Amino acid sequence: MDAGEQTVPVWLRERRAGVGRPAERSRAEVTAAAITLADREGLAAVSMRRVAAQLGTGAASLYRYVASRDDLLDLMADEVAAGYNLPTPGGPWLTGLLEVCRQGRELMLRHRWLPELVLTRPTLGPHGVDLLEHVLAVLAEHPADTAHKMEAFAIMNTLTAALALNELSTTSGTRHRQGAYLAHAVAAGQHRHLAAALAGASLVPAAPAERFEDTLSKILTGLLGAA
Amino acid sequence: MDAGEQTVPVWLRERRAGVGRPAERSRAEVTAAAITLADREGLAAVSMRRVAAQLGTGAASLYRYVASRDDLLDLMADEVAAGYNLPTPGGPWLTGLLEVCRQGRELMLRHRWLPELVLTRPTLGPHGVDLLEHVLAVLAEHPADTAHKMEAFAIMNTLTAALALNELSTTSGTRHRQGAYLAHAVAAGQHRHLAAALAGASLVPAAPAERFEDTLSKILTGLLGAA
DNA sequence: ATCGTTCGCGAACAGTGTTCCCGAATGGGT
DNA sequence: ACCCATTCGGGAACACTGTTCGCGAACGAT
Repeated sequence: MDAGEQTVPVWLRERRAGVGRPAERSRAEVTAAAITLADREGLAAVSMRRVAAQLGTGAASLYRYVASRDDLLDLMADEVAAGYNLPTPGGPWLTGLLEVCRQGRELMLRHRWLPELVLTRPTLGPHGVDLLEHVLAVLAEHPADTAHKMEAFAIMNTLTAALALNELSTTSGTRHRQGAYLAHAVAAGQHRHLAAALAGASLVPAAPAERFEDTLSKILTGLLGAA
Repeated sequence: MDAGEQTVPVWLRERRAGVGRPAERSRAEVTAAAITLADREGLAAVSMRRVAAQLGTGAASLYRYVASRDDLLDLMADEVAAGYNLPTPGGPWLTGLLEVCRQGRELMLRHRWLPELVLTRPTLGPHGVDLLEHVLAVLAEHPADTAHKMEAFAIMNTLTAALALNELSTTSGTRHRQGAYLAHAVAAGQHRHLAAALAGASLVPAAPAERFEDTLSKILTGLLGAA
């Protein structure tokens, strides 16, 4: 009967009543296994078969808990968002927002697969909604209208993810590819300003945490006005 | 002999001299076919087999022009970046940067798969380097140091992609899923501020182009100071 | 005509997400 | 105690995917 229910998000499709054989695992267990796997071997390693193996079951069984792999990814992202430790709002709004960003960055450095998920499928699950509620609370006294506050929330999250991703690529080897071609392009002669810029100081500045907060502080101030 | 050359980016691995059987196609042709396919059916449809079919050849032949699918994606992104029409720098820097953002947004609305690529694999190819050179030229008189200018460039691109992605999801059906759960969460009672916010005006404001430029203008001003 | 080299690409490999369909397990109703 | 609707577990299969191997064909230079 429920043919076109695919439009309903994951979080609204929950367990039915206690009739029939009881499930041996839970959606939370599946999500946790996927997160463990992603932490250890990256997002690409999160295949249905490998998650199932991690749980000691067959791949097809996972579909009792999750409608698709994409569902599972959404669940992973929202589950990590449970890690925010949100203080009761109070004090200047900029301080409150920066604290959210700071914690977001730490979550993303701890789970290196998160930025990609946040950037490409910005979905709001239960914990994401809680986060949004908190941000709106922090901005309660702020004169901006709703649309601007929502936009600030989205930009905050996106930028936190993008900066974290950038920071992570600096650590791993991904970045060297870019540097190699950049050097080549500069050596080729064109690109006057680029050559001048690269002649200066190092491109990887120290104290990424401070730089991160400084950057986001400036951007949020630009978006919402001075505190 | 060249065992570990995989670290070299795509753009440095070019065609050798004219010895042996000449190639029937070119790297540019392969890239163009992939772009056509992505424009018509999305990024997921860009598989080696389908790109090859589009060209009327076998899948394995593509590896004569491209080392991997990821290479092909990098080529696609940089090829589209050739579409920037960069005016000779002059006038206020903010105007110059906003013009770059405006063109970026249009490219991304024309190629709906671009934002995802820009966000998840921010690689600089030849045209990307040209763009960076242009931005540095626009900022030539600006007092900020190199690191800050580079960061501004990265943030500009990321944000353009993120806002474009958001704009695209508003059009397609992806967004309704989120709305559905948001409504559910609000109806559940908690989330005081969220309920108040959603009681206000519509969430999808009109005139996205103006809003886009306004937002980026504020952010760039916050980052680099008032013009 | 021969040789070194490159190209095209069918076939195969190891993996993927997902669906089908089965037998097994369960708990409520009688 | 039995039955039976209902759910769960999961092997097998399908339609794909990216990538490698190796062979025959095509060329430029000698």
